[in-house]
Amino acid sequence: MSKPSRRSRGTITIEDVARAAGVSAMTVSRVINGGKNVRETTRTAVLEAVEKLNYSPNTAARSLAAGEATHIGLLYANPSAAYLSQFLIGALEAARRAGCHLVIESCESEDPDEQAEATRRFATSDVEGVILPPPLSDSVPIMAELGSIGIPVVTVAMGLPQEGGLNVRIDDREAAAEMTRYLLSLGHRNIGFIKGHPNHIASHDRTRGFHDALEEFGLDPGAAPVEQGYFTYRSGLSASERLLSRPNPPSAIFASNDDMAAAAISVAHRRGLHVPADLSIVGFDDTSLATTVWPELTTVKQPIAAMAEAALDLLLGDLRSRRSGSPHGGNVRALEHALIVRESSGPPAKASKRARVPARATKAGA
Amino acid sequence: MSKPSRRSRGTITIEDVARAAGVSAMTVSRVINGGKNVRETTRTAVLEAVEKLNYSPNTAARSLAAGEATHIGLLYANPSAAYLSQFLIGALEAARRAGCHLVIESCESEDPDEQAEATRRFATSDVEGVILPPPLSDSVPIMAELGSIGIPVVTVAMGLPQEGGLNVRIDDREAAAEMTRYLLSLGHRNIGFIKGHPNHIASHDRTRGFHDALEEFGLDPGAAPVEQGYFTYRSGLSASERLLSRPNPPSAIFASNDDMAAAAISVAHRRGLHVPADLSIVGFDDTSLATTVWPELTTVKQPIAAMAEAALDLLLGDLRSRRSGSPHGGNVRALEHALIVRESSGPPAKASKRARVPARATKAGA
DNA sequence: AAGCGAGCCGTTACCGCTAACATCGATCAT
DNA sequence: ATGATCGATGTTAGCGGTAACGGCTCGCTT
Repeated sequence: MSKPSRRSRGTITIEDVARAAGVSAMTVSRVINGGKNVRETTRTAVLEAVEKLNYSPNTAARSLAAGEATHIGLLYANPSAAYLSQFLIGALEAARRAGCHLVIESCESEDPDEQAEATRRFATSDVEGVILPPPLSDSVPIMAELGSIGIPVVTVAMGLPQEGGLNVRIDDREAAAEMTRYLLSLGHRNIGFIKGHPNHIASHDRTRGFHDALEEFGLDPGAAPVEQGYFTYRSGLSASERLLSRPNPPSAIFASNDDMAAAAISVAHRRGLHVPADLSIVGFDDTSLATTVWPELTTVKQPIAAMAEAALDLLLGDLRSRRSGSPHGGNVRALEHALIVRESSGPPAKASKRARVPARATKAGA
Repeated sequence: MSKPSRRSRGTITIEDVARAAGVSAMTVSRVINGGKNVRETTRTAVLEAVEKLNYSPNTAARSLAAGEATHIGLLYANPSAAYLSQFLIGALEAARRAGCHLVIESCESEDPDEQAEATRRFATSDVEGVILPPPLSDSVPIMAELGSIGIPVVTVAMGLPQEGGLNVRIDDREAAAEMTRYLLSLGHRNIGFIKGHPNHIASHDRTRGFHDALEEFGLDPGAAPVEQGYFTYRSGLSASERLLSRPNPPSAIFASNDDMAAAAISVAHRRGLHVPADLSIVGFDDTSLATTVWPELTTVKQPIAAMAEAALDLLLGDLRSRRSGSPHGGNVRALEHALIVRESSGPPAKASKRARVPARATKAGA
């Protein structure tokens, strides 16, 4: 009488929920999704049934029926491994929730042609949107190629989002300023700064944030010891080497990312300097490298996984609105960063007595 | 007349292929999957049509219809980030091909109760199988919990696979022996070894491989300088500190993983030793840390992504055979490793003239 | 009081694919 | 020879959802 159901998986379906709530499957579907045009009492009844049965919709069935995006591309290029794994975890979680698959491609080359080539690989597989984490989010050739193929993109932690483009980011400038203020409040007045790769706009934002804080404390940004780095460990090695070889070496080093900060620690140790007693070193990103090295790094934490989730959600939302022909709304999302104080930073050697005193105007502390 | 098809996605379906090949959809399905009972000529015809139309099956529809596993758990615990990202990339690729979703959970704690708790989280979500990369693949409580819930598991790089268990691995012992032979052939006779975490069987395998090679060269493994490490950077720091403080310090250090090898490089630099001129240092795993540090590490490369893919395939195959009630066949797969020679290793200082001479019997080289 | 649009909910028809069963000709044991 | 068997294929019926549309019930206009 009921249904002998050819092959009955033990799973509970929307039908079960509908029965339990005394409504039709369609109503359950409505409640679970948009939820328009459903009476409040009905909604709660359905929700209760969902709760009681511990129902979770079958994503395969859902995307099949709705014809939703099923494949989202993710093109990466050698960010730090720690960044990538965090990012993947976040993206994966969001993808699972949405019931879509991630198609991963890597593109290590800086050559525009190869980047375009890697991009085109997405076109042949049936990817419907692409996520671009740094550093590729700043790649002009890739964006151009994607644009000409007509695949929507969401960039992450990118410098200058183009008009109408989807973007997820943190406020690099403010974060760098906060870190600098922290160092200043510890008593440091001669802070060395290692810049990031000049091709990434985030590098400039961080540098500007550094300058901002210096100015707030009445210091001259132009006089601060600054060296160029390229986000790599090796570039951090030589940059800190140069910083510490200066006639008046800084009492703290602020590296634009953790890799370079870790390199700075290595150089300090090689020179017999104790961290943080003789030299404070701070980074940016809070990758796992930050807690791998000793002493552990004071750094700025980006909510990497959350950014990946936000990126995917943004992209999926855009795809949906395109499908239904409605105008795409807000498309830039900025998430919160956080200052993580660990062991690699402390008051400067000579100033250890008066630590913690903000001392707001010690001009020319150098 | 034909079919105005309510909502026609532009995608090509199995039906299109069937039409093009002049067969039914079912036959196409058979060709694409198992492919049993299909005439050779038919098969090629279908394959050609697939090729011509550039058809790729809709995974959502597939897993919906076949009632296949859709959610596979992946429980990880703080391996190096580089390992994790590689592993995720491999697992993701395999998951996409299979049309299933990865459910990621982390479990940083070593506490058995918390591990069991993390495991149980899979039970509530509808995960049908779990992948356990190291170091959790050696966790007894997790395996026990999974066993009692009745979820199939595949362990990766685990020490002692239990009978009937699914396992993917490399030959740690042979790999360690190869690395040691390489060092010996370079002329090193006093090689320091940093062991891995004693809870991981792989640690013992690597140690044994080290011993194997020593014996092959007529050296006494018992006399070799060996220190205990725990796979962490910090443990590598103190282990190499101890190694180099010995009255007769080794001319080469073989660390059981890259993190500890990187730590050894740091210690060497701190002591003013040049790598590899004064001291050769080699690692194991070829994580991205290996190429991050300077000089870049000579190490053993595990095909991490491939191992993840193999693990997922193995698990899916097992799940499928369980469903059809057939006996599960072979269940351990060993993949190939490779010795990667980079800049951190070279002939010993005093022996630089006679480098490259295998010198097979220099007993008591210490 | 009849008209009427809006809100709420159910029905129908699929999405793309595959398990199970049906079909049909060819090979096979007796 | 001849039904039994087997291999190669087609047919049917869903898997679990959702889009589209249709119907019913109100409340409010005129």
